[in-house]
Amino acid sequence: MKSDHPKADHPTREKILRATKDLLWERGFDAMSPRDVMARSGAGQGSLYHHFAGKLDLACVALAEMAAEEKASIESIFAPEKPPLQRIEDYLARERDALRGCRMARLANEMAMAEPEFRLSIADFLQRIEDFLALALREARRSGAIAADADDRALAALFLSAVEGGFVLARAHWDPERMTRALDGARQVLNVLRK
Amino acid sequence: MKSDHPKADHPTREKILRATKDLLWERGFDAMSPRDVMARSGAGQGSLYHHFAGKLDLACVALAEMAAEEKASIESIFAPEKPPLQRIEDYLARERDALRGCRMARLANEMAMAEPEFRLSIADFLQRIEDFLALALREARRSGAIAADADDRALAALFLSAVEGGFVLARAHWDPERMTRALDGARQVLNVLRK
DNA sequence: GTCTATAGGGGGATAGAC
DNA sequence: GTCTATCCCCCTATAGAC
Repeated sequence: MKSDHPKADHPTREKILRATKDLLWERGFDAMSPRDVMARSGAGQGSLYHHFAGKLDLACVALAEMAAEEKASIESIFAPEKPPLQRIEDYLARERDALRGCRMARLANEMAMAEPEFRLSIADFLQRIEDFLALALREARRSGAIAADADDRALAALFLSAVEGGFVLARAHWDPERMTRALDGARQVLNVLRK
Repeated sequence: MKSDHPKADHPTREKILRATKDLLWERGFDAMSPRDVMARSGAGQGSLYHHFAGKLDLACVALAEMAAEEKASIESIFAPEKPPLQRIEDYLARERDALRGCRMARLANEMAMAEPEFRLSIADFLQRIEDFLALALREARRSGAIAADADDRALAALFLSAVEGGFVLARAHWDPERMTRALDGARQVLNVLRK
């Protein structure tokens, strides 16, 4: 694909990517058309297909950039100098737009999910969080903050699911409070584990 | 809408609905076209638009039928004669096609979600499950099977989120095992609560 | 009730001039 | 590199005959 080639920072290319990231967040992959991208970026069709092989390629590159942007935020939440359980609480308390869904995982329902190229950035993003959660649980367990027989990986998956599932519930009921409730459940589990 | 009117069991209408339910499950709302419905049902365009006001109306009616079909299965899982925690375990252990997503909540990411008519069947379906979970937790709490200070509603939302979030993780990683892991976390919580 | 024909728009992508 | 013109297909819906 063209996007794999040496890519000098062409301003037009950047504008196209900026518009794509915005549209991906606002509408998702299926509902975003190359025409929309052209309109928002001000770039012409020629530029778009010169810099990218097609819609899927464009989305993959944009998605990878979105993931990179999220990375810093996640790493700050899970800063290793913080007490392990504090990291988890901070992750649960992270500000979210419950009705819009997760910036990355929101796209997990698109048809393009069958394409490995499309899936990768999303999977990596979720994996990173799950790893941070599992690490925090392990540290908490080893320091005696929670029960010694806790299953780090299963609980990490549960906490991540609580967040991602919370988005689903909030959207289905069209009520951000549903996300809050799911997170309250996760916090309660954290408290029970502490005892 | 036409579909609100007295609807004798017209065989053609039934065929159209059958095809719509199948396509809604296989492809989702956006990716399903009236043409697809016609092709699969064998009905012509005239029939489709005679019985339904349009694509959205058709999907709403089909969705309501899907919800009704799921209802029996859910009620059997949460049969009141079973021990409360057993009901929850049975719900977690329910057979699922992790890579395809939840029959109902899968559609929560569609654009049509903004339409209250479309949203209702999905929200009701999830609410029913959450209520059953909360009731089971309350009974378990009152009978002393779990801690007396457990928050039924928050934990019910958590368990439901574990399932719905598990679907998201499984799809993002394109690996059914991810769902299993999230459910293992939920089961572990159940065990911790039991202590 | 059901059919076929047709409309009007947007989808993703390519061609070729500049 | 970027532009405009153009292609062909599918979308949802309506019209009007039978």
